[in-house]
Amino acid sequence: MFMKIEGRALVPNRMLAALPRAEYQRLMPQFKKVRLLAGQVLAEPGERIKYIYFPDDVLISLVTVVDKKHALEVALIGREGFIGVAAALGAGAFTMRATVERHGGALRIGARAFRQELQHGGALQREVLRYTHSLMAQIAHTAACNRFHLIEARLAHRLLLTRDRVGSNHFTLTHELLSQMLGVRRVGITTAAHALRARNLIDYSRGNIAITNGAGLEKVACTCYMFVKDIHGKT
Amino acid sequence: MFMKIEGRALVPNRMLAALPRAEYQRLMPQFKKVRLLAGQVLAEPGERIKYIYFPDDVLISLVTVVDKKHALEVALIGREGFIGVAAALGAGAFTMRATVERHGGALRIGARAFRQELQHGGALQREVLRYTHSLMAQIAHTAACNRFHLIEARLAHRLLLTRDRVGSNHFTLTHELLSQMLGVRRVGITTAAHALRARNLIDYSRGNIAITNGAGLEKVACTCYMFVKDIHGKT
DNA sequence: ATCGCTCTGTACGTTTGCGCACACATGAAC
DNA sequence: GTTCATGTGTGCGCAAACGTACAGAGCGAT
Repeated sequence: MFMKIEGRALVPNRMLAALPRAEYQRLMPQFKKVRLLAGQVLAEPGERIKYIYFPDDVLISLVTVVDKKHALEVALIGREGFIGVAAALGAGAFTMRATVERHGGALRIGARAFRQELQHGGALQREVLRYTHSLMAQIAHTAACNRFHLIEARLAHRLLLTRDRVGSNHFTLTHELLSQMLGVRRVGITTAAHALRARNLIDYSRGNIAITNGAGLEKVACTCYMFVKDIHGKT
Repeated sequence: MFMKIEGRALVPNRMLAALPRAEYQRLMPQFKKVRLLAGQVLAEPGERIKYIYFPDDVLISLVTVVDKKHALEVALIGREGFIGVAAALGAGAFTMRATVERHGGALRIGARAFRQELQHGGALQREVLRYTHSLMAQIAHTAACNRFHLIEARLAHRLLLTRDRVGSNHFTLTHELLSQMLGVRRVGITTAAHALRARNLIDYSRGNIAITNGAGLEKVACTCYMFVKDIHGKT
């Protein structure tokens, strides 16, 4: 019934890929390729920013921490973005938690080097600010989505987002993790997932999820999906 | 039982006030002082950015629009900030709605002049990016707050925020408006407000609100209030 | 083959908030 | 003072989600 797929295309971070050749060449020596593991915490609120990460195929979850009991995912970051917006805006510390949702590679640069590079005001700066903007839009929209839409729709939305970022209909995510992302009970996810499976839109087992009917799932998802999906295009 | 207070201190926008004298002098000719009226819409999602506004004593509500039925306030902007973050990040259009919550004065600058000024990379740019960062943090935190906390706590939070920005315990806000901000029913606000009044924390009548026990209200409010309150300090 | 951990399913009462509908109160306008 | 718009109060029934608890299912490890 289920099949694990771990194959991985070697697609680089899009922001870096968009840089002019010269700037890219000059920049590369500053970067170090790192491999990040699922569950790893890249940042905690209040923590000093040491590194900026540009995901290749790793998937990062950005989470607002309210207190011990409450935390809520506000954005999902893949190769279209980067971790460390705060540094680009002149802040010294993170305000959110960043955890690895799916293991993979990323390019990492030291905070100081990053800031210096931005001073030059080149293409990197432009890309970084541009992304910052769409990240803000994403966060704001997700906020409203979490406020208004039912768990089932939000779950569909979230699964589709992951699919798009991962580039595959198969990925791993437990109900527990999803519940933390959507800010609901684990049982709430189980129930919603159950309903989606009953309609043959998805299939899952012990953390392995498969989208079996993407088009159908899109119909169930709230319109927020469409909005967030290509938010980086319409900025 | 109730008293309208319309007196208004002439306090300038803090971001502009923080600029070095020389930069401030050079910049001022570009600005035009405008008076904004309650309910006025400064920006709609998708609309081209023509002007950037730096509030003096006007209060702006930043709202994410999901669809015809659903909209949610994600931030409240007073003289510590400005409207038009998108422009500073290189975007040409707004992504959110900005409405005037309380009438007052602001300094306005054309989008082109604003962008050119930012190119210089002076103190204004630093201030602008810095504020962008705290705005993001505010939006993210508000998102979580809206997800987890009860209406009553959020209402208390929201009233205190307005008080701080207005600099007075008296201001005008109808239940209807508050309901749109918190993304709940009007009746939900009425009920919560009722409860707060029963405890002698606030008083109100037909749009006029008075905080009669600020300390008490703070206890009722979620901790988010403390966080958002001076978010601009700890950035 | 069994144990044990993690993940998923089910259940139950409770709370919060929703949608709707309508009554009442206030203050400004005439 | 009467009228009228706007703001506030109340009262339903209902749906969604919560907190909690526990039972079964899958899979790896010994």
